[in-house]
Amino acid sequence: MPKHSTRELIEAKADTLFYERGFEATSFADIANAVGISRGNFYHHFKSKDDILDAVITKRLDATRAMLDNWEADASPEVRIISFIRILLTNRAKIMAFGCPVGTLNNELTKLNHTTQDRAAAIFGLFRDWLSKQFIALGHDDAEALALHLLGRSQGVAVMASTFRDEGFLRSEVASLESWLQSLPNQRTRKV
Amino acid sequence: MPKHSTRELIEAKADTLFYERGFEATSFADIANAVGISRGNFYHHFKSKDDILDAVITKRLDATRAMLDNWEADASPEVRIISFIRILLTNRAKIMAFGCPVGTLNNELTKLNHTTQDRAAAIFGLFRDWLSKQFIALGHDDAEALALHLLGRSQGVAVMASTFRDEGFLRSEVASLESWLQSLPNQRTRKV
DNA sequence: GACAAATTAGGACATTTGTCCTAACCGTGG
DNA sequence: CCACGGTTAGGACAAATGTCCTAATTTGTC
Repeated sequence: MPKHSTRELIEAKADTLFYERGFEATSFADIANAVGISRGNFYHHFKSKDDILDAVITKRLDATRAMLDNWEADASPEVRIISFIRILLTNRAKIMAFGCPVGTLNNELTKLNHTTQDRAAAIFGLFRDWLSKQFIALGHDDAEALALHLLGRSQGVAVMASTFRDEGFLRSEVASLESWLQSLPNQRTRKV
Repeated sequence: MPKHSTRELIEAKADTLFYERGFEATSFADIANAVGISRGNFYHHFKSKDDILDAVITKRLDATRAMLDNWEADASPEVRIISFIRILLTNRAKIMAFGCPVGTLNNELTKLNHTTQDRAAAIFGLFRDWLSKQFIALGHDDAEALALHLLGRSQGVAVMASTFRDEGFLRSEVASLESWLQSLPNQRTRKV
């Protein structure tokens, strides 16, 4: 089992294509072509297209957990939340081109009534719970509501930024989110 | 040309299906089946699938203009903006099931690099310009920024509400948007 | 170097897709 | 009653889809 096994390559390319074109619009031929293998070879690694989607979602869940764990090293809850807000800036090029990978996938799977919709929603769940934890650490009683609010704001930014390809809007909304965070009442600690 | 011409029926059913299943995931057979006509009959009314999409977007543009014109009858700019905010409540069942029709279509067409993406984005443009007008009437210099902000917030609510099927979140965000509107500084008139 | 297991290529397959064609059907006006 | 333009049904068509099978190749192990 080498580092870049075929299975991992398929997962990586499928991940990218599902993000940039959408799940339905991506065919086996597309993925096989991107990986550089034959279409038939696929079914040795995955039972079906849904099976690949499942693997991609698992991959995204893991990647999200790893990213959140990484942010956990930040000095204070406020800094951690700012790390979250700033992924909008970090990924601005891709977001303006394809929207938020989590939000757009959820949109599509919801419409398709796909069985994996719950697992895709769980990616949002990770963010929600992690943000909740940070808001609790800041002494907020309504931590989960704040987490959902922030998540929603970010999603809105992604949708509008990709629709109008408007980087100025994206940047000003990020600034607005950061000052919203600073202005929250009842904060126990202010270590920034 | 009767009131409910076949062409109009096709447009209506395609509109619904594009919203509830997505554009790519909806086939000619699906639409023909929903309308109750044969697949071959289609090409008498529309040149291609893209042609139907174009007609659906035109239909939505017209419907949006009509809705905005209707709200124009409201007493004050504030009430008009509240009319906008409350479509989240009015359409909450559909939004929780399928997301926002405008936002999700834009997501999909952006990914597909579809030629009609600009026209779909124009639906958002109608809302943006109309909201801008209201904020200008309220005496705001940054009317367009406020309009985009409000649009983005609404989109975020739609994404999160459909992902988690969370009506409580939707309702509390609508309340939050209304109090945000009330709290805006430098308002020239307060007729509510 | 031989052999079993894992991996791969290539193609077969039934369906479904968007598109297009032709023949039949309709209602209306002459 | 006929002719005619608009409308419809039904099916043909190639291409693409997801799935599956088989045979060849590679890989690792003894």
